[in-house]
Amino acid sequence: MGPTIKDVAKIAKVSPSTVSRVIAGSNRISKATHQRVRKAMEDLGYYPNANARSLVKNSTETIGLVLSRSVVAALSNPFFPEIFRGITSVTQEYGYSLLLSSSKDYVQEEEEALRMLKERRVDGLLILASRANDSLIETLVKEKHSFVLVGRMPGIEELHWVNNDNVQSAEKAVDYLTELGHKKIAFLGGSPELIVSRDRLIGYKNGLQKAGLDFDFTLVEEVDFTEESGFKSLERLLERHPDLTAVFAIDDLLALGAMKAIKEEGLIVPDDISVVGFNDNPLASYVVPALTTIRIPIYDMGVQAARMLLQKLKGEEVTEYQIVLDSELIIRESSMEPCR
Amino acid sequence: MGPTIKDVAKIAKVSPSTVSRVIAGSNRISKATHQRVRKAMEDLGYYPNANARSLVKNSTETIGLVLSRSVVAALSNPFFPEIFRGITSVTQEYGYSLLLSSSKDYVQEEEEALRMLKERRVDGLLILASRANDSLIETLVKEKHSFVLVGRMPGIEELHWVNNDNVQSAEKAVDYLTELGHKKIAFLGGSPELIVSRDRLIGYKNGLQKAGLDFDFTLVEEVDFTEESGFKSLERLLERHPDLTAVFAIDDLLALGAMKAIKEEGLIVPDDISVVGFNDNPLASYVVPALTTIRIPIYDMGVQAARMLLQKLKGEEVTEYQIVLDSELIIRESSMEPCR
DNA sequence: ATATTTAGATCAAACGTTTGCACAAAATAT
DNA sequence: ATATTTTGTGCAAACGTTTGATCTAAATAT
Repeated sequence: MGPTIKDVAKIAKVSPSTVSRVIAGSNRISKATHQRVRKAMEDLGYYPNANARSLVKNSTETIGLVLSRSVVAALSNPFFPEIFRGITSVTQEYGYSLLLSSSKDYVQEEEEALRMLKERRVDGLLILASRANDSLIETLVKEKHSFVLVGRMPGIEELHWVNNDNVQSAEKAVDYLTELGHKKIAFLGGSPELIVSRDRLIGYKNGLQKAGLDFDFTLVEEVDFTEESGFKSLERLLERHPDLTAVFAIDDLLALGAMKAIKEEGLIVPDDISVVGFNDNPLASYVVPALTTIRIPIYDMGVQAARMLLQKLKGEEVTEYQIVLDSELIIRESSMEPCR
Repeated sequence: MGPTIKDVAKIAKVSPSTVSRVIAGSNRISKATHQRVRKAMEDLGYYPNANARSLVKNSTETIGLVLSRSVVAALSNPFFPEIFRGITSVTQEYGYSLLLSSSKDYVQEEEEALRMLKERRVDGLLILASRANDSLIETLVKEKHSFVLVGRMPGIEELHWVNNDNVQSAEKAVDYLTELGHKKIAFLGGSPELIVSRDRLIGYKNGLQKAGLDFDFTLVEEVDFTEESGFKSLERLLERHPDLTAVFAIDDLLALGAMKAIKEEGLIVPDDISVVGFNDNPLASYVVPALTTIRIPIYDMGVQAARMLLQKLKGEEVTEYQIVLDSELIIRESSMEPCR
């Protein structure tokens, strides 16, 4: 194997402790020995063994990120690469490593998280809180582990998280539609187990209320995040509500499916029906007509979440421990004032 | 901190060695003690400390994946999530962890890789060999580290890698165009430093030769992988070759840019000019006209690469150590026989 | 001159495992 | 009955660090 601290010590004619202190940057080392040791390390191509260090320091300088398979699938585009870029940019800045694991389902997600903490001994966890996985969070809180959520977890105070403003931005989207004059706006959402889904529904309701419109549950469809689902749910909606003039979908793929269904029905987007999506999938700007949607600062969310966690771990003062980042309404071609 | 092996030993009234052997599944342990120990572990909620174990076993059961920032950007869509899914599915199967790091540039990439191996002591490395980063590979070979490439590295034999059939599939695309009757086919490629770029150019040339067409370097543009580049390079090409009837681009974004330029020139895809892309970006099927392209089995590449590495690490027999996976030509609407 | 402080280094224990060797008891062979 | 093998367990060293306690020599104070 590679050279150890003892080898360095021997070459530099000091004790291993001294080498260790040189590495740690202790100030009780004379300039002369400092240089001798550095030189020896250099000559030998010495790298300290992180495992040995972790063992005694009880800290691995590593954070864990557990992803459930479904999250990866759901987030793959464009979330995952972006949030990953954000996270790694700050782990790198702090000299930390990132340990990843992906799990099949929610019980396995919890197992993996605990194994990371207790077996691999990561110092903290970053959690993509897509769903209200109370069990995992409760365990983590009870055992006083350090972690921060990307997303939020209703019901538990005092959690560290960074989230986008789902409620407000959904509201913003609906405001935009009502201000254009739309009165009959459908909502294409996901399972209410998903927090984003819930929050965006709340924003939708707020927007309606603000415009003096009544909430009509027959205008709401709850499906999964596929184009297929969007297509079918819009077929159903048009049957129930032929006089629909706008659709707000909580994901762009859903919106795309909806647009397809609208076209197939012989109607025109945006002339007959306006469509607004969410997440600003790269597809949104390419599709014809280009999709009006909401862009989430996903890279920033990764950065802020990682930074918060590392500040906590380093004992630095965590200035804010619940951050919500603004999203942006991107107006493109799929929406206009109602013509009928 | 959590319970250690000694705590378990005390409860089960055995020595730590015995507990260790129970965990390791040694067959020299009586059924009775085995159960007593298991019970004690259960009761205490014991997790073995991976750091301590790694220290003595000199193996972390972890593999590293280093990504340069530019690779993440280039691969973000749809490569990164897909390959990640592939890799994690097998690391999980083998009970290994995945350590990630992303680096700014190619020199940092090398540093990070070596730090992972020597400091964090990962057992092996997975490398996305987008570019001929000889220096890193040479070091790894010289120091006899275990690693496998996703992609290939020309010039060095005996490397372990899994790659898609860039040459053959590019050839396939060109065959398809020549069989339709195209005689003047432009090539939109990237920097020849990128191996994929080189290989696809070779395939292009092969295809031309097979059809009895001469290679004309004025039909070749070498640019970066952005839509903008595709747009501009096609403007240049159309000026040089107004009689162009087909374009083969080594990335879909390039192809999309090309299509835009063609439209802007008042020409129609595919009637006037056929366009074929590469990589099957999700955009390809949404754009109008839908883009003919080549789909790479990227998930499988992740699986195979990870499996190869883990087999190697586990001392299992590695059946194949250089795998090339077939790609598929997806014919959509952007290509047809030439009309002019 | 001696007593005290300070600087710079070493010693040895500790972190939580694994594992070769030794050993006792039980099982089997002679 | 004793000699040999087998089975199950424990002892203690090792893995490569860090760090509190300790020591020595030099510097400073009395």
